[in-house]
Amino acid sequence: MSARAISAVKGMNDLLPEEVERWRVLEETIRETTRLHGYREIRTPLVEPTPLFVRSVGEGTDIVDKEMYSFVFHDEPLTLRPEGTASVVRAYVEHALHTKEPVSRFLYVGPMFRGERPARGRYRQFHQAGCEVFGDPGPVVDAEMIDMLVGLMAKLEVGEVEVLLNSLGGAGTKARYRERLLAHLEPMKESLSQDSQRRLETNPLRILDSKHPQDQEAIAGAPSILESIDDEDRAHFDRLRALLDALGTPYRVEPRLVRGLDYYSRTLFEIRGKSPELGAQNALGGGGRYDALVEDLGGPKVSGIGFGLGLERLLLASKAKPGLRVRSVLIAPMGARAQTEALVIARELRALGIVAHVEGRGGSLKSMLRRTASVDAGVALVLGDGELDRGVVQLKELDAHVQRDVARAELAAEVTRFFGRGTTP
RNA sequence: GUGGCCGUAGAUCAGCUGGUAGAUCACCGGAUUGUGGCUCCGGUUGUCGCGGGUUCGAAUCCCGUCGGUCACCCCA
Repeated sequence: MSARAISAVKGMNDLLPEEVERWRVLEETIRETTRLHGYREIRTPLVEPTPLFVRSVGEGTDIVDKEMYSFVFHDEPLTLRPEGTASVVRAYVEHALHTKEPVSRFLYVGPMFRGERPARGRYRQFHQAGCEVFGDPGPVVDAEMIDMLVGLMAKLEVGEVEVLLNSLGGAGTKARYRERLLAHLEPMKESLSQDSQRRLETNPLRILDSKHPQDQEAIAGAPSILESIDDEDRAHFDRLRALLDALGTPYRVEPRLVRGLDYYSRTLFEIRGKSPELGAQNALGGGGRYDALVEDLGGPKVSGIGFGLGLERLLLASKAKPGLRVRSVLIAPMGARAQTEALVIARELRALGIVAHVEGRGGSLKSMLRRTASVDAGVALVLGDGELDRGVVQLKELDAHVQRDVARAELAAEVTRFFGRGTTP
C-alpha cells in the first residue's frame, strides 16, 4: 500500500458488482422490449474515423466542436464514438444491408464518450442503448417507436415522463427556416448571449433552445419552425400525432425542441424524466428521423429514424429492483484432504446449476461458516477427516438450523432436492 | 468550459475558535479445543485528496492542484 495508487480517468467510472446487477436488469428489459418490436442487436467498434462524426453529427455542434475524444494513430484521425447512430449507419452502408432486406431494425448498447464536465447523470464515458430503423419513412414507425419508449419507461419504473415532439421538416424546409430565423435574429444580435451570438454563425437553430435569460425575448418572437414546414412535412407530422393520440401515448408539441445533432429531419423527440434523482440532467433519451443521413454518408437513399437512451440516467430514475440473489452452497473443508474433496463436490454441484463456494482459505470452521451470510448460502457442507473416513458429508440447512450426515454418493441429489423444494426466503 | 460547495479509516461521518485523530458499519479474532446469521468482548484500519505557504506547532488558516458535487452550459 505504499506505492501511489492510480485512479480512474475523470468522468469514467467503475461499475462494482452490486451496481452491475441493476445494469443487467436494465439491459435485459431493454433487450426484451426491443426484441418484441423486431430489433436485432448490432455491435460496432468504439473507435471510428473522426470524419464519420464530423460529417454526421455536424460541424458547429457542441459534440464535434469541443467534446470528442479524438486522436491520431499512425496518421489516421480517430475518435471514441460520442453517439451511436453514426456508427450504425456506417455499418449499414458498409455491409450494403439495404440489399438484404427492405427494412432493418437495430439495437445497440454500449459506452459513448464525450468530454464534458461530469455532473450527476452526466459522465465522460456513459452508456447508451439505442434503436435505429432504416428503410421506413414513417410516420407509422415514428409512432411505434415513441410508443415503445413510453412503454419501456413504464416497465423500468422511472416515474412520470414527458415526451416532447417537434418536426424540423425535410432538408429543404430546414434551410428555408434557417434563413427566416436568421432574418429575425440578426437585427437583435447585440442583445443575444455570447453563446448565441456565436451560434448565429455556426448553428442558428440551437439558439431556439437556449436557456439564457438574455435570449428569451428573441426566442419568444422567433418564427415557429412548425409554421415553416411544407405540406408533406406537415402531413407526416399530423399523421404521427393522430397515431399517438389514437394509441393514447401522451406527448407535448414543443416547436422549440431542436437537439444537438445536425442530421435530424422531420420527426424529433425527447423524453424527459421528472424524478428528482436526475438533477439537472433530465433527458432520459431522445431521437428523431434522419432521412438524408444514410445518403450523406455515402449510402443509398434510405430513410432512417432512431433514438438513444442514457443508461446511467435511467438507472438514477428507475425504481425497478434487481431480482433476488440466487442462493448458494458454501463448502467448508477442514484440512488438506477435505479441500481436495470440496473442489470435487463443488464441481458436481455446479454441473447441476447450483452456485457453490469453496472456503479454501483455511482457518477455523467458525470463520469459514461465518461467510454463509455474505454469499447468501442456503446450505453449508462441512467435511473433515471424520466425514471423509465415514464416506459422508455434513449438510447444514442454514435457515432451519438443522444438520445431518449425507452419504457422499447421495450428496448431489440431496442438495438438489433441498433447493428444488424452494428455499427462497 | 464558468461559478458555488465539499474532500478525515473499505463505507457513512464527527473532530468548536490551530497542539500530529475518533464513532458507527464493514472486516478479523474470541466467548471450553470442528459449527454461521443475533448477542457480548477484543482487535486492525488512516502519508486527515495532493503540493506549497503561514506558524514553535495545521486535519483545522492561506494559495495552488486534483477529484467529487450542485447550478450554468450541454445533452444521454
